Amino acid sequence: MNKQKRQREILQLINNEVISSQETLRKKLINLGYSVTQATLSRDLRELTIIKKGSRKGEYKYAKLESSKGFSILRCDVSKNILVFQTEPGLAPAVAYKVDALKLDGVLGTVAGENTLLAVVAEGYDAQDIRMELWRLIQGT
Amino acid sequence: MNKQKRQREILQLINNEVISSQETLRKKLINLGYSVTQATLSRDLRELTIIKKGSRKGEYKYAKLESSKGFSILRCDVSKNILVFQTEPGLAPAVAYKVDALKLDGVLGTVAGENTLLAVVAEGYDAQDIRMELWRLIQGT
DNA sequence: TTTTTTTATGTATAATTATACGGATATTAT
DNA sequence: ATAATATCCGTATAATTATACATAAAAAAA
Repeated sequence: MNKQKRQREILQLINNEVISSQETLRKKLINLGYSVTQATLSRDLRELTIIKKGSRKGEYKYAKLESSKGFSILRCDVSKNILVFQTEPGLAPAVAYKVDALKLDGVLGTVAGENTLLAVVAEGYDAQDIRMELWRLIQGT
Repeated sequence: MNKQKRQREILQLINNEVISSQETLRKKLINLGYSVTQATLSRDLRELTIIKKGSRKGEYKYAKLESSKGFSILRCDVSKNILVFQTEPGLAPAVAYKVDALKLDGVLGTVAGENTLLAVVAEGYDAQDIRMELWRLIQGT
């Protein structure tokens, strides 16, 4: 329908301008040819996890909520007792640090390159389980 | 005054429970002995950059907005033509990567330890200016 | 100390946002 | 195709949130 295009437009708008109410957003969308009500925008913003962010001194603007902790792990695979994380460039050491900090019994240690991280799973532990747990703990809810 | 303690309590609360209105939050705080009005909570939430986050399917909860891109630079100092960044543990290489990616004329290169990053400013550029620019570009708004 | 400025916060209310309800349209199942 | 179900979205309004204004108290300046 129209929804996808409209939501894409919304992301554009909030990225390029300071918008602090749904009515303002509504007007801008109407100028772009999207006929839409505030109620729908309320739903759109929820679905897009766009949040209204306040600054220390009394101003608000809509912003897209960045995915989880910011240093996204791009993927994590398991091979036998080794977990292989792919991260965004330069972030593998940071992720390694976080993993180490968790001191999980099932993780013997980590080695990090630039954007790849290996974690060695101890015998007696299921690598898939550890993978799930790390994913949850590090990527957040 | 009471503000600091109250705000600390607010962070605790929203971290451990699903709270989706300031009135609810207010009641919980009152149970804990903090007499406070909704208006003050509105201000508190703004100051703490706590945002109301919607989930795909019609639920809201308050959550702390993670600092900008996630790998916060803790501080940045200038000594002559060298910028010294302190980052969170393990994040210096990630920040270095970002700095390099910007390909600023004024930055000759970077070296990253674990949580410290040096950037060398080219002659003819003002290190303070570069510092400001990097800060802005990397930390976001 | 006395004055001035800043900070914290309540009250009342304006402004904003979420949603119950209903209708229309699209999608899926039988 | 027909029925059953799900999605989209407007209207009207309830619910929630932000803020103008006022006050007290703390901090800073004189």
